[in-house]
Amino acid sequence: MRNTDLALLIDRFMRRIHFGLQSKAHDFDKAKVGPGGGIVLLTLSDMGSPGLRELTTRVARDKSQMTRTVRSLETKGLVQRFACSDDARVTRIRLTSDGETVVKTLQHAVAETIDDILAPNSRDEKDALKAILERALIDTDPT
Amino acid sequence: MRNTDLALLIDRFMRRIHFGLQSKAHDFDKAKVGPGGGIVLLTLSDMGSPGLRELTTRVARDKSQMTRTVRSLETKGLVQRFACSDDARVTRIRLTSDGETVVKTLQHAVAETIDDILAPNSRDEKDALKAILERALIDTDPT
DNA sequence: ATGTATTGGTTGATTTAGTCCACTAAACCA
DNA sequence: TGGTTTAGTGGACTAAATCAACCAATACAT
Repeated sequence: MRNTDLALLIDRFMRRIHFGLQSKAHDFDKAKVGPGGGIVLLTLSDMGSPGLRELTTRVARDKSQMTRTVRSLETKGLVQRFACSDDARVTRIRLTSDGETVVKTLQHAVAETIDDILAPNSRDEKDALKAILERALIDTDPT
Repeated sequence: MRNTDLALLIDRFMRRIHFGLQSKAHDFDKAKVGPGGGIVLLTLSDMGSPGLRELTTRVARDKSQMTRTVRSLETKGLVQRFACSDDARVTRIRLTSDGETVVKTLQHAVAETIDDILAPNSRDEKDALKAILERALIDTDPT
């Protein structure tokens, strides 16, 4: 047991990422997407052009929240909505080319931040960390 | 590189914990401490009776936020403030006995939730995960 | 095929948490 | 003794999260 500590560690890790990024936000977050928008952009870059529901469950947020976040990214011109040909209910979402460039700067900043945090760890540990989390979260699409 | 993914994984992990706990919140969170209060209680149980500033930097929140969270826990009778004998500026904080019992139920719920999430992982991986995070965060007391 | 249930998405209202700033009081430091 | 940190509090504001109601398109089921 004592897995409780793990929750606190994860929380602290998350906060470290948050602070690290925020401290350099002026340099890279010119579009002012913030943490919420950033997560969505990065996720979009992984997923291609998912429907809003897919995106929602992937980032594990509420769908109403996602509607608003996507709309805000849309008005910033970083993201586009378009109809799904198969199913008229779903609105699919994709990065614009502006969005792509923002994603690149985001990725750079995030990678840098995480490198800082994981500086005390060995290369193997970093790989292991990613592998472990991936295994834990891999089939996270319940419902 | 590609450490970017790690940030998304950590975020998803955090959300999984959050949802897992929330789904059973009715069973264990009778004091209605919520996520914010829970983190503080668990951290207090690790730290003993720190000053508010120590607690604040440990959980990586804003100090004003911490003032409010602690006060809310205090009015619920889960936590006590008391003066520091060495330094009249600091208010130290400790769990009450009611707080201790709440912590026990919290710990149980958290451990259970994390066990669920890490079900696909081996025992070794779970240990490794904790060790890696601990190494990364061990000397996180800048400022 | 037609009514019913389900699903994808939007909107509104409310609550919680995060952030920033100003401010008091005690301590430290010449 | 006076100036400067440091610990904590309070206020105002913003960003997220949460929850419920709702519409439109689809799936389903006889």
